[in-house]
Parts: sequence; structure tokens; C-alpha cells
Amino acid sequence: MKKPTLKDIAARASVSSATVSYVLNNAAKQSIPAETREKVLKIAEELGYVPNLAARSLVSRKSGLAGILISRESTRSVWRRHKFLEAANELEQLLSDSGYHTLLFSLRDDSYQIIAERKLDAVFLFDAAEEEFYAIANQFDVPLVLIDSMLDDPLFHKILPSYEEAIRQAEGFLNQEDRFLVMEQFRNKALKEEIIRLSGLKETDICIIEEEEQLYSFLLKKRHRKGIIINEYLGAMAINHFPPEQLAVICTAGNENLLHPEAAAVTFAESIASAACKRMLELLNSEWPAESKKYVWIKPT
Amino acid sequence: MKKPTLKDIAARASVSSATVSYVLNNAAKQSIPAETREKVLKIAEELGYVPNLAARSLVSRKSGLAGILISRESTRSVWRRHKFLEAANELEQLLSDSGYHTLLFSLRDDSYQIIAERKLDAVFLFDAAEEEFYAIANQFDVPLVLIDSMLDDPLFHKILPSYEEAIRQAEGFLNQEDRFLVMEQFRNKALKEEIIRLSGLKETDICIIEEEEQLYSFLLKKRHRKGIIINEYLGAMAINHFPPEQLAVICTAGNENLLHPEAAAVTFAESIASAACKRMLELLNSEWPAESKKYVWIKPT
DNA sequence: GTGAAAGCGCTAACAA
DNA sequence: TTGTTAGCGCTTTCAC
Repeated sequence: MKKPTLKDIAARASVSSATVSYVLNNAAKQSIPAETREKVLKIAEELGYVPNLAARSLVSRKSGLAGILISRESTRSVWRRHKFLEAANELEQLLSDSGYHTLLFSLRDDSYQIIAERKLDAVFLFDAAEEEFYAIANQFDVPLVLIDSMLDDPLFHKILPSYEEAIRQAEGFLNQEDRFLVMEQFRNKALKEEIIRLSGLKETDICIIEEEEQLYSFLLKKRHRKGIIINEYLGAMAINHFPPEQLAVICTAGNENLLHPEAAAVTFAESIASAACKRMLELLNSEWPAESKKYVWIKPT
Repeated sequence: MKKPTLKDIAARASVSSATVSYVLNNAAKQSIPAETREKVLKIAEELGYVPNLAARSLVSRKSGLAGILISRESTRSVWRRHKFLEAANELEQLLSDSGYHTLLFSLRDDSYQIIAERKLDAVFLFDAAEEEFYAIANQFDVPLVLIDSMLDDPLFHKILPSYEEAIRQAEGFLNQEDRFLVMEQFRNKALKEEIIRLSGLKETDICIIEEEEQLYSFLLKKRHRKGIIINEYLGAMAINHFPPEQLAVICTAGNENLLHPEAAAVTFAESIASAACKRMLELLNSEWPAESKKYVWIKPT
């Protein structure tokens, strides 16, 4: 009834558990006669052997686990939740294809314990609040990939859409001076301020949405102007209350097909998830210290 | 530089590692003098001790891990992806509040290995394809909570919105005989057929959406009729191409605020995630065999 | 080529 | 009340 272990296989095959381990892991440094190998493989199959990864990671010191951490705060509004969950989902698929399992964790405050407890091999963190995070980050020696966050320390690997180029492109679509900007609320202050700076707009022409209602009342005031919206979920909501042709939407979640066809869409060549996963694999598989590009900005198409 | 272990604390405190374990786990069966207890706690604090959960679960035979499994196929279309990811996210938060960590896993074919490998304490599975799943399900002795799936075996615990009552209520809103039905494509055949049966409609009045385009062309043909849409994401998409007042939308993802106010919305009293989590905790904390309600149907409000 | 054995960090009998 | 000890299932040197 109990799950078979390495030892069980070893006993059945009259070899040592070491040999079984070699066979099952295709140990490079060991040569195993084909006969033993097949015998072991056959018995493992018969018994329905499945390795216990907790035991494995205890000794190998690798958990095979990647963590996706999202602050609960970032998950309150639909547009942010969808954006992050979409990315998380894609990330999980990519990680899974590379042999990693994914721990999804929604942080309360600074509950980063999980990184150490579960010995995560890598961590993806969305929209990191700098103060909260910076203080404790040096406790870990994990590759940390920050998404949608600016934190000027080479310790962190940052992946973001190039808001700069995206805004330039959106401006091009709109070709008009008198613009407005709608964006989501970031926890990461640096990024938020950078976007504001890049827009070159004054405060009254910028709306940072925390509640749905804010969007509608802001748009009402700008009825005859053109504007840029960051985040296509916000874009899609806006379009129910605003002429689509007056809008350029920066699709940071990779879901431009949600938009009305008359709205101009800025899309990106690569998804955040794919870039993040790629970066992580580099970090994990190359010698340390990896050449640490401070930021990876994903270009619009 | 290395992470401190129980032993390190024990050494510093001149007690055995067992004592440390007792203190740190507030072991009920052991009485520890306040003095030792404080000493241990203080040192643990100083050293920044964090338990290694892999080691713990190796011996305690509980991983503290709950799995959320979603077939990759179920994740292809936005409306299903959003629905499942929303539920997964809520589930994760609830699980986390109950002390469980969450493994998010998108299945390819029958890659259920992860359940055994990681010794998951519980598994949530969305939209289970019966053939694929039934064959291998008896390999596990985990509480299995199936969401949006019908599988008549008391081995599985099923949580679903009450499509029956929801459809009745939607019909009430529409008060008209000549209805149509739009729904998503389920992998679980039994559920799909049950919904079709409950609708009482003939094939030409039912549209099962796999691609966005199908939705629009179907609606075009039904322009002057009233209809029921299951899944509010589909509902929201429909509204861009169809008079909202002719629609009753069954909001199985708990996001009714996405809908146009003139569309009738059927909402549910409790979220799927909350019901599923509750069920899981019952199963985990009560004596075996738990009273096995075959199905939990969540009622519309 | 193969296996004995040490140990990863922790828990839980069982002694003392 | 506390400590000793025997593993949990696996990997990996290092002798044979």
C-alpha cells in the first residue's frame, strides 16, 4: 500500500540503492551495464515508483521550486489581478517546461519567509514595494527577478515593458499635444514616478486608477481629448465610456485582442513572462556572477 | 553564511535539538520550563532561524502543500483562463491563511506525477476530463476536490455552481420562450451535457464557444432573441456586439461588475474557491471516512 | 562497475 | 523535564 522507495527497488533488483539512484538519474559519471540498467528500470516501472522530491532536495540542496510572489495589495483590482495572473500562468508553463515546479504565493506585508523555508531556487516578484523589500532582500541568495519594479541594485534582475518607448509610440498614434494619461496604481514608487516623468504631462492630465469609478469620472472630464491608457484591461473598461478612436492603449498584459479595433494598441514583441523565465534560466545555469544587466526593457513592436 | 539549523540553536543554547524542536513547535505533549523556552526562542531569533520544510515534511509525512491543477487546454481561451486563474488566486489566499502553500501546476496530458512527487496534502482540479483522470486517480490517497467537473465517484469531492438553479433564475429574467444559450467549452463531458440538458434547448439554439469568432457570428444570427450566457467574460465580450437588455449572464467567476448594468446577472452566494477550501479543510481535519456529500452545488443569490 | 555508509534537517518515540 | 536516538528517502563520496 505504501509508496515504493529506492530501497524497495534495490531489494527487488538485488543491487544497492546507490545503483538504483544512478540508473534512475542517468548519472553521468557512472557507467552502468545495460543489463542492470534495464532490470532496475523495469522494476521501477512495475512498482510504479515515484521519487520523493522532499528527500531529494534535502540532500541535493535544490528544491526544484520557483516562487511567484504577488503582494495581496496588487491583486485587489481586476485590471492588476488579471495582468499579474496572466503573467504568472504563462510563467508557470514555461517553468514547468524547464523542469521547475511553481509555488504561487500572495504576500501579506513582508512574509517572505517562504523563500527560505521552501528553499526556492528562484523567485519572481511582481511590483515590489522598495522599502519593504529592500530591507530583507539580502537575506536570500536566490536569483530574484523583479517584474514591473524599479530598484537600482544589481542584486535584482528587473524585467519591464519599455514604458518609455511604448509611450513614444502611443504619442505617435495620437499626434496631438493636448493629451491625458490613465494608468494603474503601482506599489513601486520609482516606476510610477518614472512613468509620470516620461509622459511629460502635468498632474491634472494624469489619472492613477485605484477604483473603477475614478476611471469613468476622469474620462468624463476629458471627453474631447485624446489619451494614453496603460494596461489593456483598463483600456477595455474605458472603451465602454469613451470614443475608442481617441485612445492609445499600451497593452502590458499581452491581451490586445480585448480592445475595440478602433483604439490604437501598443503591443510588445515578447511577453514579460517569457523574458523573465529566460533571465532566470540564464542566472541559474551560468557561472556566478552572471553579467548583471541592470534592467531588461521589453520593446514594443 | 550558511543558514542556521536546529542543531546550531541547540549547540548555542546547550540543549538538545529535540528540545529546540519542541520549543519551536510549541509541542503540546511536552512541558518546557519557561527559562529554556525563552533562551531557545531568543537564540533562534538572533540567528534568524527558518525551518527547512523539506526536512520537516520528510519525517512528518505532510508537505503542507496544496496543488492547484489546471489542464493547459482549459487555459487556452481568455474566458476560461480568467475564470480559473481568479479562482486559483482566491484559493491560494485562503489556503495561505490556513497554513498551506500552493503549488500551481498546468497539466499536460496526464502528468499528475507531481501529486506523488511533492506529496501534496490536497489537490484542487479544475474541469477534469473524466477518462484521463479516472484511470489514475486511485493511485493517490489525497483529498481530491474537483471544481466544475462531474464524476460520479464518492472518491472525489465536487464543487460546482448550481447551473440548474442559475439557469432557472436566468430564464426568469428573460421571461420568454424563444431563448438561446451561449456557454464555454468544458473538457468534462458530463457537465457539458448536463448543462445542455438543463437548458432544455435544441442544438441550434446552443452555442459552445471555443473561438472568439464563434460568439459573434452566433449572436448575429440571434440578434432579435433573448439569451443566457454562462461565464461573465463571455458575457462582457458579447455585450460589445449585442443589446445587453436581451441577455441574462450567469456569473460563474464572481466578477459580475464587468457586465453592462442593463444585462441581467445571476450571481452566487459563495465563491467556488471559498467552498472548495472549506471542503478541503473538512476533509483534512476530520476523521476518515468523512461524510462524503457527492456534490456541493453553490446556490445563486 | 558496484555498494557501504555518511548525512541533508528535522520529528518523535523512548529512556533517563 | 530533557536528551538520545533512530530514522524519513535520497544522493554521493570513496573504497572495493
